[in-house]
Amino acid sequence: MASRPKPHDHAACVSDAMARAEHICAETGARFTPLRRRVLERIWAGHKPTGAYEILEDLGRDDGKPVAPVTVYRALDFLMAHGLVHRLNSLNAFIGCPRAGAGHEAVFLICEDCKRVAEIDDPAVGETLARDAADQGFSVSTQMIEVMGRCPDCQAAAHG
Amino acid sequence: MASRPKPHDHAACVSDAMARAEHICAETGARFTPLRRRVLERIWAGHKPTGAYEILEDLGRDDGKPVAPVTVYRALDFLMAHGLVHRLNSLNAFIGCPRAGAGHEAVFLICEDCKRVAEIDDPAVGETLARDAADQGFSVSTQMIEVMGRCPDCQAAAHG
DNA sequence: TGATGTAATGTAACGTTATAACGTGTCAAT
DNA sequence: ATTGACACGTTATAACGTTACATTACATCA
Repeated sequence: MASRPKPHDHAACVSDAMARAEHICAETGARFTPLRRRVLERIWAGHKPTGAYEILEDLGRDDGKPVAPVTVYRALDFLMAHGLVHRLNSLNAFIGCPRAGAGHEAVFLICEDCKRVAEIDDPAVGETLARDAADQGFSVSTQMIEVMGRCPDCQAAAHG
Repeated sequence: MASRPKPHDHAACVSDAMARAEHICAETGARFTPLRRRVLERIWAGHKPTGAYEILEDLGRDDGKPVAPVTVYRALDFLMAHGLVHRLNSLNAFIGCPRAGAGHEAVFLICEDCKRVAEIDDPAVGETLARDAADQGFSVSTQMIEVMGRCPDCQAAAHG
């Protein structure tokens, strides 16, 4: 066990994320309601991009009562507005933000095999883009950078 | 007329694009069928991102006969595969590639006001991303970079 | 305390985007 | 003339997202 590359205490990682969320909401006076909490938990559960309807079904399963799409989307909007989750446009899916709280322009590395996502944060990318945009007289408000490819694990698994 | 900032001979610009497309397909032995041509023409018609269903309706209007979604998506797949159009993930829309033929990792500047899109091509961005990815042992296959903001015209119009 | 305002959630219907599965036509090469 | 590959047609359905309006929860302050 000691030699495994990624022990990854998942339970701890999730509860960390929830604690951060609670903290951020408390700070900003936002209401971290049970529904929002459940949606965020569900998103963190797999460490993978999660579709809105996947969340929806899980919530419905939990407590017999089915949940409407709009309910999930509202919670997702809240979570995004507070920087707790990101939307991955290339997948129509959502993922928990490991740097929640730190305002950032994230770059996502999306593994085409295992679908896991790494979030990196290189200010140089945003700066370069901002400069390029400025050269055209274009003023930037937000960015979306998603890089598709293969994660180290999957490269190894393909004994590449 | 001589002093207008952007004369932009649209007819010429579209017919150039079509000629390029024809050339590229001829080179690669791909079949530039009437349907594919019509879809590409429709995409170029507005210089704006165009939704698949918008194309679909226009095609149906042209010749009484309605067209099925899958027909349009197949044509779009073809056009993308040959680098003639790009998909804008943040808009679920498609736009003609002004650099068709030149393999490239494009960066899109999308104006939130007028929806027009500029495609820029700064190799530095891709290189930085590739380096960042490599640092994580991640091998890149494709990228998607979409920058939202305001184009020069719309900034001026807002007398910003 | 109970009237009031606001934020959150519920409910139903609908709109938009995309694909699956399978059949038919077209055309070139053998 | 047959075969095989590819393009396109047809039907159905999956997947994703929003609008509009009703109801409930909760804080606040007269």
